[in-house]
Amino acid sequence: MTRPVKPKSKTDILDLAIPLFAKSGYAGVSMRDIANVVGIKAASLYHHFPDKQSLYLQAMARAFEDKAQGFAEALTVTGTPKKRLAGFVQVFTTLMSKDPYFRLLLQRELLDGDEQRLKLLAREVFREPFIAMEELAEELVPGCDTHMVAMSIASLILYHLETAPIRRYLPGGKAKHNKPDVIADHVTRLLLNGLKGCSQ
Amino acid sequence: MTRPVKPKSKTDILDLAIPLFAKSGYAGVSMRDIANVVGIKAASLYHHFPDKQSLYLQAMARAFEDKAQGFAEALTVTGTPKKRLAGFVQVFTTLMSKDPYFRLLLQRELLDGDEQRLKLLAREVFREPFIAMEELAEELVPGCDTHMVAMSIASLILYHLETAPIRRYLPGGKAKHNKPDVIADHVTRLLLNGLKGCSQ
DNA sequence: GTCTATAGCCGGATAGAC
DNA sequence: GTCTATCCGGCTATAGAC
Repeated sequence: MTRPVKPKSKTDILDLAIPLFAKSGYAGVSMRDIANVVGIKAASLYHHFPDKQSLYLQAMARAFEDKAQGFAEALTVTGTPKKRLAGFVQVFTTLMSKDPYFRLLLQRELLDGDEQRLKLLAREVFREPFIAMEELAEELVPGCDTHMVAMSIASLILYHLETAPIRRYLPGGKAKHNKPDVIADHVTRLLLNGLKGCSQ
Repeated sequence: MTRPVKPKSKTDILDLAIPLFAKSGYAGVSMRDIANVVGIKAASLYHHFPDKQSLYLQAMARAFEDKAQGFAEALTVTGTPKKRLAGFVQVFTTLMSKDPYFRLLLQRELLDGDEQRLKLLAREVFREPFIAMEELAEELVPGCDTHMVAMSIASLILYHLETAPIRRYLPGGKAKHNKPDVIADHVTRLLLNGLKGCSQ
């Protein structure tokens, strides 16, 4: 027979805390809230973590780890620079679309993250794919400001996802506009040909 | 002689609360925090507002009112469609850049806003400029998905501002990249000619 | 319109039994 | 590793004096 109560590991707790922090933010989640979803008492959390901030930081680290590897897949596309851009946008959009908790935490960290956390996020998660985008930018447009181009690519993808909750209240907003394929296609056309690439 | 203590009006309180909510969010600001910056005791706030949520909602309403009018200025530019796009991007970028509290509140509402608040934001603040962008899109690219194009214009401007705190930790990120003129110029070129419009 | 005082709850965190 | 019990401070909100 299995034991009636299964002891929780640190990572179990973190995995259950991540959705809470994503939905309500650091100040909006209490230790009791976390304990509730884990199925233990709040005091037991202090066996695993010295305090709430430490739990939060480790939850962030876990939510962001492996992301860099996920992004690396988006860079394996080969072919002409244009094909590679299209492939990258497609894979990156799908990836971000499928992991709403990661996206929400990213949004929250941009608002509330201190220097240390933003540095970690930039260097451990986004550095590699960002450099790949910059290299692609340099190939497509020699001499361009690669940083601005890479950021613009990310902007188009991520803001279309970020604004999903308000889209239906804006003129012309339909449910289909939140689909990763629709977004990726639109973004790719816009990047490659400007607005005139967006004709139907 | 002036009175030693100047009674505070509702709008005085709201104007002082707005920066707090922008910086720390609803859950991150207490009635005592607000009372502190106003220079009164927390209990006195309940003379002006029935509860914290009501204060917050009125602060949002005030932070967002007049914004639609501000945006209307961005639409007064005349000339060819391309000139008008360039003008709109320039004015909109400068406007959003100069009002960081509004931008932060917008970011927070996209994360935490309920249906009612998002509806208000969409209809009272962004509807007009959004429609203007859509009309411009239709002129520039007849038959395009005007909603997606308008959202992409906003994406490029707003995400460059939203990512300002992390930019310096990303490859190639410089302080100049956060300047409204640099962003507006980059975004305009990208929109009009795609990536190849971004050559230096 | 603001104050003091306080109710009542919920927050993070600790001590010590099992 | 989890529990019960508890401390204590901060929170929203109310009552009533000035």
